[in-house]
Amino acid sequence: MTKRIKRRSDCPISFALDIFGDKWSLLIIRDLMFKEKRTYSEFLISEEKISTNILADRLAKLEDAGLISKFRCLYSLTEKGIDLVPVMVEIIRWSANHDKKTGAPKEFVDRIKHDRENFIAELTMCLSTGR
Amino acid sequence: MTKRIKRRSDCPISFALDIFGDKWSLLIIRDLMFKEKRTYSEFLISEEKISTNILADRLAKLEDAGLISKFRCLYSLTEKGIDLVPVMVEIIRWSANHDKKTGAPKEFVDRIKHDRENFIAELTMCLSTGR
DNA sequence: CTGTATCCTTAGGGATACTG
DNA sequence: CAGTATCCCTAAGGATACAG
Repeated sequence: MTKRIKRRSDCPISFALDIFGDKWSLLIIRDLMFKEKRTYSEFLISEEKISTNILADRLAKLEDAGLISKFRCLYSLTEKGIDLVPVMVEIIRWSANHDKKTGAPKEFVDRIKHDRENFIAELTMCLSTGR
Repeated sequence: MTKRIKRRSDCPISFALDIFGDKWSLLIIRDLMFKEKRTYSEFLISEEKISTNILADRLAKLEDAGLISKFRCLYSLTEKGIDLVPVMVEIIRWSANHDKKTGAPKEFVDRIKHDRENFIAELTMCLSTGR
């Protein structure tokens, strides 16, 4: 089942928000990107407790938008999805800066500050080689 | 009127999404950050056509979250809001990479690629000095 | 295990009128 | 101009049962 999205304007921020501007999509991306989750049931057991219908809906939308792909019940990030790594990294950095309770590991944030470019290249390569 | 937000987990991505994970908040940030909008009526006339009740709701939430502040009916970004510049820049870069129709100016994207760090520092300074 | 389907509640949102 | 208030509708979301 495909889930089309309506476009509000030609603004690049608006374009991105039309795709992942909600409370759940980026959590699924996070689980694929940083937690090596790949199956439906693995996504279900996140700390935020997504419900089954919402999960199915977002998986379909993300697949339709070309951020993730599915092969025999295993989900993975596409190139377009992997290219969100810098966005995710900056969000994590922002949260680490402005929330004392956030679970972002200190070494992670320090590493970003220290050598952000290398980190992104490295992580992207690591992700694109499957596993 | 203050608008509190419920927290879903201690994850930094989730923390950020709880604050600006919707279709409108980052558009208001965009208008403050890149379009020098500062008044209620200026926000209202965006291309995406936000309605009055939603605008009032998001302004209250963003103010409560400490991303924007209000002084005599003029809104501006706080330090916490200005610190979203790298996030916004990466979103714009991502959209420019994956959408042919996006309105992101070529020079803007090239400039990011060429010297991202300088760009951010410069823009942040420009924003923090008011105007 | 991977989803669908259903029921129900709440939140988001559009339109428009109205107030200080 | 800067919002509030109201009406009304749709989308989002939680719970849970069910199917392949």
